[in-house]
Amino acid sequence: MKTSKNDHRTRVTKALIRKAFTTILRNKPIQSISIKELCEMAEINRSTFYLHYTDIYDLLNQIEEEMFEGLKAALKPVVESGDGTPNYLTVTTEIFQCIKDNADLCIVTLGSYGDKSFAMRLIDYGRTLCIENYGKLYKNATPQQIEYFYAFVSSGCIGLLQKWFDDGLVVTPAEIASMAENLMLYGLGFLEKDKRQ
Amino acid sequence: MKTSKNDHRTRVTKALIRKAFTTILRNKPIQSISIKELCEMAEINRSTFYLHYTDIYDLLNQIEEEMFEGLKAALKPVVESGDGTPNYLTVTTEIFQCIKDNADLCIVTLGSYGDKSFAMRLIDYGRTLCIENYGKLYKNATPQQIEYFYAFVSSGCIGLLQKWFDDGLVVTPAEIASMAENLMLYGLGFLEKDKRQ
DNA sequence: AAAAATAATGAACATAGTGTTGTTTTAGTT
DNA sequence: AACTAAAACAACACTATGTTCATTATTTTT
Repeated sequence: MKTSKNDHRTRVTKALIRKAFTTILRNKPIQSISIKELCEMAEINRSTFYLHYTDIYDLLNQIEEEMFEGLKAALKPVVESGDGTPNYLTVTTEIFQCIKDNADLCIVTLGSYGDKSFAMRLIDYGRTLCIENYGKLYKNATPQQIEYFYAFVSSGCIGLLQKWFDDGLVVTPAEIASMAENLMLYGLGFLEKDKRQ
Repeated sequence: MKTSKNDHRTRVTKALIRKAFTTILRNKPIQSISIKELCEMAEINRSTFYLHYTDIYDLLNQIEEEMFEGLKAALKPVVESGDGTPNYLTVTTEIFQCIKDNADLCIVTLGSYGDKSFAMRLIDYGRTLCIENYGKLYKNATPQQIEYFYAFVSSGCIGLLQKWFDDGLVVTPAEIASMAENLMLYGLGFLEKDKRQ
């Protein structure tokens, strides 16, 4: 049973649109991309664009959705790993590896011209899972403290990600994951403070 | 000596535009705001808009610029406080106080419908100052570690800010500053980990 | 292989927004 | 009061948008 989405023509068209879109996004912000120029670059008819997307932002959302589904799938085995204490470093490494695998899209969604919504969705997805676990580990912390902590570290990780992309992904996912782990758990402290000052 | 910018009519017009802009921004994302509807809400002629701004994003940039200048002015005495070790908590508290003073604009620039550029500019402004100081304090850390650390904590603070706004600014600037301080220096560690797990 | 279904094209259309120009009116400055 | 500059107003060509419909091309079904 093949759905209409699996039609070869549709897949080709969508791929052409995606390709043109990410290409244009490297040179100009999304707000100044018109459907017309996108279709001209993709060499498809403008009517065809409207068969699949309502506007440029709908296109962006659909591309983000695809990547998000991939991330969720990659994380599924980790999330369902049982009630034992999760190995945070393993989890984090897998996340960063998955993001590296989707670098082409992440550069668009997390880069300078990207928008915040995708990063926010990543953060929201992790919220429930993380807050639950932090609540178990830090029994003396108030719910408010945990909420603010999560706001801090989730955004911090996004910032780390952006830095990683800016540096061209030269650091390995495991190293980034380790850095994120240390920063979350110990903050500046892990930098082995020089006591002489 | 009054410049044209100080003309009473100009100030009124710009205030009307700003007011209409922030009002509309509460209900819809910036990308779907047209100059026409903005001018109708501000009850000014569309030509008048073009006398002051080239487009909607130029308007946003100018509003951000105004607030950024205010922040820089507020931070100036702190930055120039001499070569002694800065009192980070004081610095941070002043920053958060200043942001609270500009809450109307920050809600727009840092909120859900805001864009990343203003937050990025805030981060960039702090980078030189902070990295310099961190380099002195953590002599064993590599420059790369410090860069990644800064990427983490600067974005983390932005996330904390957004959470603060989402909660309606009920926490005092001093409390937020203290939380930021602790998270930066000690990470999760400051939450007094329960060792029994 | 023929028939049915569906995707893409191309052209046309009304509509809306953009950016600019020139003139008139209004308000502020000297 | 005279001068200056801002804002309003109206008109303009231009571009993009979103929709439609008939036609062509491709895929899937029978």
